[in-house]
Amino acid sequence: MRAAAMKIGELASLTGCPVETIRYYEREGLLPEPARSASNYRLYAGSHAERLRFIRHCRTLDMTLDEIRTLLDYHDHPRQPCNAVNGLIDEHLAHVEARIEQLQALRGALVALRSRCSGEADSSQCGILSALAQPAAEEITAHRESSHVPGPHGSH
Amino acid sequence: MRAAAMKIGELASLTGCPVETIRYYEREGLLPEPARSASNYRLYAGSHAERLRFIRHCRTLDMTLDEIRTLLDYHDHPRQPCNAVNGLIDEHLAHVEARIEQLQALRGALVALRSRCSGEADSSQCGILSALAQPAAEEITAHRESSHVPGPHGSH
DNA sequence: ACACACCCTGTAGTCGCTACAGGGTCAAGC
DNA sequence: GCTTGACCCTGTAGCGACTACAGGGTGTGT
Repeated sequence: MRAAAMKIGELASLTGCPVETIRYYEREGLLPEPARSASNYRLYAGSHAERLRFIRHCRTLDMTLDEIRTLLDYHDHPRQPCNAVNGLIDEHLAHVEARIEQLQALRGALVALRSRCSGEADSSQCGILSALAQPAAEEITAHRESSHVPGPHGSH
Repeated sequence: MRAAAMKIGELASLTGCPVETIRYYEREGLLPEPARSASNYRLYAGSHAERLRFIRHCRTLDMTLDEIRTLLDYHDHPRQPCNAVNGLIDEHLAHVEARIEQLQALRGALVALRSRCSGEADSSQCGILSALAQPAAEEITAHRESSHVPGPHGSH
């Protein structure tokens, strides 16, 4: 008796990954094309669930699909020593740490900005608005090239 | 004698904002349409430079264009007390702080992951790859709805 | 017989730019 | 006067990682 095949909705609720995202990963070549039923429904096996969990785990770590593709490649072809896996993680870790530092600088700037207005006056007097009209400080302007981790507007 | 009008390239080098981004802000309604020369070139006055600096400053603070639009609206129509300006900043600050916390949890997870592999073995033995095949820990999985600040892959 | 949940493909929208393609304008140098 | 090159114009498509349809087929329960 083989492992039970499941339809895409079952895989979705099993992994917490939306149906449309699963199809997207397939288009992107991260998930192999599954078998099809007579009525053309996708039929997944346990190995698909495993692979999808791998992908979603990497995504919660904010890796790009390209980084994940590389990891999956190591997973699929266990050849050379996995130094490159370490390297990828290290690089990603560096990106995350850089982004944390940027955001902390940003936070400082926002706190300073916030302190400029008590909220009582008319907005023509507002210290926040007038401060924003000045060019930004260097400390914050500079950081635009070091990181690749998304800012606060990524995931509602 | 009126303020000297400048072409888009001058405004760009004055503010450090790429030409195409300036045109984009105009399309988005953040910058008003400037006057045009006989040969249809955009001609900007000092007020445009000020407004563009305002926008760019807000962008270095990772505000969305929508948030900036709201601030510009307060700037343009100084009516009621500016509590809403404070509210917007506070909310944005909360987003940034939430994102910092997420990234710190993420960093912890990556450090833990990194420690699982010495890099000597074949990648079939790699502790990193096998750890990634497990579902992600809750602590990290949970955070997908609290913040809207981009992660590490935003700005190369 | 019908409702309703699920599945399919394909396309367009999100955000904040960035990068063309395909043209026009203008000043300097030969 | 003619060419070179830097600048300007409009319009459209691409990025990443989804998300959200539109417009259809399938499968189950009553």
